[in-house]
Amino acid sequence: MTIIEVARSAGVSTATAGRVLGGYGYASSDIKDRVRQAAEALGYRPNRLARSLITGKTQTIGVVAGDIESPFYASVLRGIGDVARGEGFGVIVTNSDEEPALEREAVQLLLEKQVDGLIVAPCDPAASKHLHDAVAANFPVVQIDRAARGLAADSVSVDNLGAARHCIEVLFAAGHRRVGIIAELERPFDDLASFLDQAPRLISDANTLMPSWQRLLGYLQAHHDAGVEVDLRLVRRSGGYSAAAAKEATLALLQGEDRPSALFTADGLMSLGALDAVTDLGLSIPGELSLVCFDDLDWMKFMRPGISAVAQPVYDVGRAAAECVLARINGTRTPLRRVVLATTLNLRGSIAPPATPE
Amino acid sequence: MTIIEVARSAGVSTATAGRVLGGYGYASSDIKDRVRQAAEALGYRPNRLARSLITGKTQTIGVVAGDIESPFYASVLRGIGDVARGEGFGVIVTNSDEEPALEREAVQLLLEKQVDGLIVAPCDPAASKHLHDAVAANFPVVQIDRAARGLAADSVSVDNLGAARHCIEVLFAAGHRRVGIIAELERPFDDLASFLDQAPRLISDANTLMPSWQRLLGYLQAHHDAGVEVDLRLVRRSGGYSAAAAKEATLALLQGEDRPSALFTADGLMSLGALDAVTDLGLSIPGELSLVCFDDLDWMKFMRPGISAVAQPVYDVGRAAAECVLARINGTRTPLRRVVLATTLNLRGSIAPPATPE
DNA sequence: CTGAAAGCGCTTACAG
DNA sequence: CTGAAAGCGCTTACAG
Repeated sequence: MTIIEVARSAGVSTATAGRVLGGYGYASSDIKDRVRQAAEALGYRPNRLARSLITGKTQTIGVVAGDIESPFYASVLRGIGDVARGEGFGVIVTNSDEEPALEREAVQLLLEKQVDGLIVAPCDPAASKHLHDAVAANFPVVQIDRAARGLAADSVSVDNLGAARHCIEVLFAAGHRRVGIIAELERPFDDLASFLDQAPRLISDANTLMPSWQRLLGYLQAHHDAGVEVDLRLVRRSGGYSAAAAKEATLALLQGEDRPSALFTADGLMSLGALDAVTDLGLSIPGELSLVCFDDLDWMKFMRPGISAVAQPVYDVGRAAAECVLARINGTRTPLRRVVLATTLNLRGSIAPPATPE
Repeated sequence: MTIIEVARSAGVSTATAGRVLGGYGYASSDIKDRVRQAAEALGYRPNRLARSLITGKTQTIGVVAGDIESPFYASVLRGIGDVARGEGFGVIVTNSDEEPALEREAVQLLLEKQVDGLIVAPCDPAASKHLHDAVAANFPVVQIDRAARGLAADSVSVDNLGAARHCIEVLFAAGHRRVGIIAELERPFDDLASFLDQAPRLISDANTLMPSWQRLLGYLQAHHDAGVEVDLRLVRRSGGYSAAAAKEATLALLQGEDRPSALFTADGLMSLGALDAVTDLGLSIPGELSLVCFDDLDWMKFMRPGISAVAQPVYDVGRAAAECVLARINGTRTPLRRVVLATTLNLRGSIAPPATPE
């Protein structure tokens, strides 16, 4: 069923049929009716491929997520989908699994499919030639969650640094001074001590770090602002995005001597592991240990009440990113935008002062 | 950068350049090298739209999920994405929000974009003309989670009925006889009593019911098999997919007289609401109330240990659906397949016998 | 307002 | 093995 049959059946030229069905150009209302009826009768369905080949626009957004299965990306995708649907756009989704090679392949596929714009969570902020190429070709790219270094593309992210700093400030305000942190902190810094040295320089460009490092920066900044010295033994990395690894890290921290009076877990999965460890050790919360579990999503609602801190961005990351990329696609926007979504911190439950005042 | 420039630069015809770059047809290795070098030098990237227009294949799967943000669909999408990537396919994702109108629009969009096949969770199993049309046109359609009535299309779903029945059997085995059930049970049956009357007939075609009704059927069947009469007052519907509604339903059930000795919650969100209610009432588990929380995903891992039943399908729903649709696309498969994935039940924690033997 | 013609970037018979 | 020509299903100038 092509436009040719419709045109023939309606007794008009294909150009005219196209104008009616495609909604461009003029046509008398008489002809409009005839064409529409013919299309209806024949069960005509436009082939967007053909149109796209001509117009150079597919009305499609390509997304490279880290892992759609994770609550964060699922939520982001939801927002992107909503905005896209409103604009008649489709969304092609791919996973990078945080593998640079897979990310490159995904971007390649999406570009070959002629998407109009790209929303991507760069998995290696340091080496993203494919993204630089796209941006250099003036192709609409919007980054989420973190940004590639030196990439002149919009980015949308949560205020990880600010939210984490706020969490620590809350613990300081309750009188805690020895606050442990459990965070992923996998790549790219091997050595924590050297990261601490670089920290002051990194703050200005924090969003080119993976989120867990941004959150560590917030932890450091809170210490700095409060004049509390950072004890490196309190900073524990799981080294991977896994609850089991977080549990090990937490056990090691809490079983060591000089146990902290409070603990900050830098995301949902870390929190699960840490909670498991705390339960195993039989520590009471907040009596023996104050706990602030952080996440940028409210998936902590699945957990025991009374111990979570949820940083809610004032605006949906997915929606913001989709609006950003659509603006670029429509050529509405020129200045580069780094959108760091302000966050409000929802604290549930109470923070007790340390058992032994510090 | 089109194939024309590459051909010119390599000094061959576009047909030959196409054969080399597209990987079809013959070419001498000398020419292959020249063309590839030219393509590389010019930064040529194939336009899949043009190819698809000719071949009639886009190497794209269209997905209509209920809500990508929910853990179930997020997981399904992950599986689909993995299989698709392996085959060089892209995935276009849409949400129906369980609205028939949105589902129709989504299917329309996907067909216009010329996807090669469709994976869809039909939101109205009774009225799916658009799906019947697609199937009648011999278009590859695979259903997930539930199936549209009378639709001659493959379907992949979890064994909801069997898993729920098993949960109830476990409670019966521990000595319980009065087992409450909290389930969504929103549409399409208004009257529980009349559903019970129809139940025997519905069992043979259970997968055309929304999952919560299938789970209720399992509950009923367990009672029937054990010779325990069903007390309708123990069957509570939240009437919507919301933890708050489930909490209300649970409170009403547990505060009434003749409280059940055990409770079965038919999915994760229902479980959250029910647990809230149980906590509010200060009931001890399993001392005063035995609880079996069911879900087809392990998101119960976020909850307190000791009370969950997770039915794990032996195979990933998303992967199975994607493999199914790819088989159809490739014309590999003729007989209709209703894949009901067998499930193994992971019970965590213990079920106590009823306080007062029944 | 309508139509004949060209063309988007490829692939596909068909010759040679 | 290679090329000239036609064509996928539309849209876009350009005439009229």
